Amino acid sequence: MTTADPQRPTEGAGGTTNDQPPMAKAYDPRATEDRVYQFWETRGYFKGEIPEPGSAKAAREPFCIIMPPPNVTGELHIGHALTDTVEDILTRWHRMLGDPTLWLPGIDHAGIATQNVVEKQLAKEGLSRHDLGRDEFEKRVWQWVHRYRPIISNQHRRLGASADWSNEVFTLDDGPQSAVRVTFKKMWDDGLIYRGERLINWCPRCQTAVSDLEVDHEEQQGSLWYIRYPVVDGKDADGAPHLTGEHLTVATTRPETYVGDTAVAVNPKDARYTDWIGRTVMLPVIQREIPVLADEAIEMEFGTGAVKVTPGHDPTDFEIGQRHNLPIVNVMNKDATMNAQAGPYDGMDRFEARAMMLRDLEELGYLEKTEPHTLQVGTCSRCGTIIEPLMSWQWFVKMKPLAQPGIDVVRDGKIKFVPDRFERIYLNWMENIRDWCVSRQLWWGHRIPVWYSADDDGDKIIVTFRDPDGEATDPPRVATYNELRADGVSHETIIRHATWSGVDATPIVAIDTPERSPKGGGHLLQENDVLDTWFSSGLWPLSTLGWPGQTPELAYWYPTSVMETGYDIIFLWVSRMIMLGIYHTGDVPYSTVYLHGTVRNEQGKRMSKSLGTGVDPLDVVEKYGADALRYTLITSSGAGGDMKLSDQRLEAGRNFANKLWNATRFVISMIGEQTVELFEFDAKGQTANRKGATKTDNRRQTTDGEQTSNRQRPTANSHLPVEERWIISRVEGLARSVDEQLRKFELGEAAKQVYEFVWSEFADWYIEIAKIRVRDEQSTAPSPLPVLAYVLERSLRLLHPVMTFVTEELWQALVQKIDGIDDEALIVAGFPRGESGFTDAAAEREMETLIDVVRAIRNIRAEKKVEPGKFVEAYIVADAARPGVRALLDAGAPYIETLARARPLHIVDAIADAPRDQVATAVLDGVTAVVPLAGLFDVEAERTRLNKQIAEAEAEAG
RNA sequence: GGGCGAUUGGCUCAGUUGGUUAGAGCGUCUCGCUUACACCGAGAAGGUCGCAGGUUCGAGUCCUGCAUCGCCCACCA
Repeated sequence: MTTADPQRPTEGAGGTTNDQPPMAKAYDPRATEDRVYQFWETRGYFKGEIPEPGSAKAAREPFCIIMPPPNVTGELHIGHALTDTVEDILTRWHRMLGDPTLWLPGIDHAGIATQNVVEKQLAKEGLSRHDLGRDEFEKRVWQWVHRYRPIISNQHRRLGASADWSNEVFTLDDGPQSAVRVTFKKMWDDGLIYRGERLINWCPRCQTAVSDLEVDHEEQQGSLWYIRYPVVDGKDADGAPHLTGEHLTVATTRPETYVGDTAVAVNPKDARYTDWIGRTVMLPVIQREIPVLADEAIEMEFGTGAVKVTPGHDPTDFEIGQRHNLPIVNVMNKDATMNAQAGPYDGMDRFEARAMMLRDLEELGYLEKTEPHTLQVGTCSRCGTIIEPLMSWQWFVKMKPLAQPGIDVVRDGKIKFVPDRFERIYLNWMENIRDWCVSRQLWWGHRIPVWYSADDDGDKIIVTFRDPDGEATDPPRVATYNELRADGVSHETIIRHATWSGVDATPIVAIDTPERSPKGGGHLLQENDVLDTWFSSGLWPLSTLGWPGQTPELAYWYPTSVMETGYDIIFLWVSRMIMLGIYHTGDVPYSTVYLHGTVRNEQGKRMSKSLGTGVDPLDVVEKYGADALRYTLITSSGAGGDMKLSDQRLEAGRNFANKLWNATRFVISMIGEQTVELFEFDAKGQTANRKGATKTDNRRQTTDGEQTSNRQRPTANSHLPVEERWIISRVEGLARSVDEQLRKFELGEAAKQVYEFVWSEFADWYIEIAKIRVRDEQSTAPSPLPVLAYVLERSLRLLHPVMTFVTEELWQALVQKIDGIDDEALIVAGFPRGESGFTDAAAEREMETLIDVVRAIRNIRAEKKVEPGKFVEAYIVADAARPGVRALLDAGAPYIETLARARPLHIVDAIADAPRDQVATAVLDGVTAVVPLAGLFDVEAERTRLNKQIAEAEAEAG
């Protein structure tokens, strides 16, 4: 690179050619990141392109990650930064390996969550969604979407995400819409979707059904109430129930539902109650008679052993009811107020009713006792409201047939989880899977592709109508479709201002909106409900690639490589993608599931906006730089592990970026105004300067994979200084290790290894020695600059997937000083896999010895409080038992002299050649360092110091 | 009620298949503004790897039990 490319990111920021300003003394991410990102993006490096058939690239295995689409509800949080970091590392790594690479981003419409935030916004204006009507409300939500989509994309960019923005997908785009409809239709035709009245989880606040997975279980301190049910035996003369005076006591945590009881159950094995089975008891106050029956599900130990059975409001009771053919009495409205079935409690809120009932029962002597009791309360994961099990007509997906193939592929290893312990968790859930309630009574989402024929079955369509013009009818008018039409309400008005239920109507399931009913009626009403957001999410790996179209993208990228997401959505999302992926294609959606943990704050609290413990990733980027954040996130925990994010760790990341910056700055300044030629070993072990190494040359080591490791490069480069043989051996070893770690998804470990190498080996030792050589004007040894540049350049490549901005910036500057590297940018430069031919175990051991000698002398100096600037005389004894060590010491003498400030330095062959009195000695591997102490320090002063230390120690011991 | 994870120097964590003196960052102590970096350099202190057993020539690393914390799943009303 002799000509600075004007588009390169170094322009204006500390480039290195004569006409460019010098690099800043400290790395400033803010002066770099946006510019580097723009450089990448405008050059199109993120674009996931299908290679030309027959090209070299086409022979390589494609790598594809579909990004988990963040909710459009708001801005990204720190968990997204972790997602981006992991996925970007994998993507960049594969891109550098030369693989065809696609990281496909998207955004999720997040039905219930987004509807909630927009409703909150409306509430501030004093409006509800019903004031707007469905169409207007949807428009408002779209406004929200248009506002947040660019914000979210921009946040990803600030984090350095190299995703293919040109293909970003939204879950309500036409493609995913079509995917959803095709799936629904196919499932319907296959008998996998049904509509039915079941006991579902109802959120009285969100006014919708939610699935089992969207219910959180909170432990609460509550009470266990013991209620007496009087026994009835026949009728009195006046026809009134005859009370025997006995009673049966049941224990309950939900007394307000007793008005919906249709039985009392006991365990058939419970001797206490054998005689009670078949008798009749009466509900207090409302005076309904119900039977006592036996059911295995009853725990004898709990409460009194007798349980009130409320099939309409409790899942267990529902099942008992099914077994015994009990009637279902629904006592609540959708807003969790009591209905007419609750008699005198009609219209009261469920908890208000509870208080009233308990008071009444107590007054009438039916409340036997109250015990404190901790219980699990189901709450809505979106709003925290206590969930109510309610009977309701909903759409369900039959899961068992879908689950089995999803179980098999994991058992057979076609999909692997990282870490693998999550496979068991996944399998356990899949094996016990239950049907999925997919309908939501929301306005925002994929509307269920079902229509009812209003004309043909008009008398069966029940419409709940809010008069748009006159007074808001409250309660809304309930009528059949035809009744409304007869009253002059137009079809359009009904569509806009009513909700309806096609309970008894035949659903017309279709992919495209049907024109008319098959029976010939003209007016169709589409199902009100929308689908659970996770229904469309489950199709994500397909729909993002163009399915149901048979697109080239789908053919090429599917199945994708890695699904990377949080372990908290294995069931909600991962499992459904697997099931639906196999259902549609017969093939898995991805071969690896990489799961990351939860990011917590320094107190270990989950980062959450609602808790006020959220951290805006952009604030962190602003303060420490994106690279620091990425480094910290990836090194703070392994796969599946939770982590605490702290300022201290972020500082460590920032400092590392700065270290890299300064090391590179120094190397560049040492090279000065010239350039160095690309260092390479040639076949004879000479340092060769090969001009014009082509791009293919440069990538050779990565494109033919392991093959290169077998090229037996010469290692006994005895003419090369030991530190060069050492550092080259180390950097190639590092590359092999990093490659291995990345393959095992040990991303943090890979990053830490580069950190260790760059800081503790390259900067601390190789640069320091190189300085000595460069400054030694008498030296006849070859210049260390080619090796210096080579090792640094390799290190930048190895680190680029993690610390993406600073490495690109530095690489661009460094490469201008090196002839023979033609890669146009680090992001697309080859990723080193390690040249095993450069391994030089002897050099590694020798260098270690030199380092140990320096450390030993430094240690002695520090121990003896030798003034920092002062040189000490030292003897280094080469042990005859270690061959070659004398030569090593002779060669290394100048470094020892400078680095340990040891001069005059005597290299001797026998301990006898060194003084024995008043010396400090360090015995090392085949080497002994001897430092004469005479005159090094003031004996009296030292004595005083030591005495003082003793006194302090004694005082402390006392 | 099941299951999983964690328990390593003051703090936060690494330690992947059991093998030489258990590592890092931050903090602490002693020095040092030496021409890459004080977002730095040199040196040092600090851990019987939760507890109790067991397997092994050898265990932080495997097995058993226990304890504490966290998470997930589960129809004890």
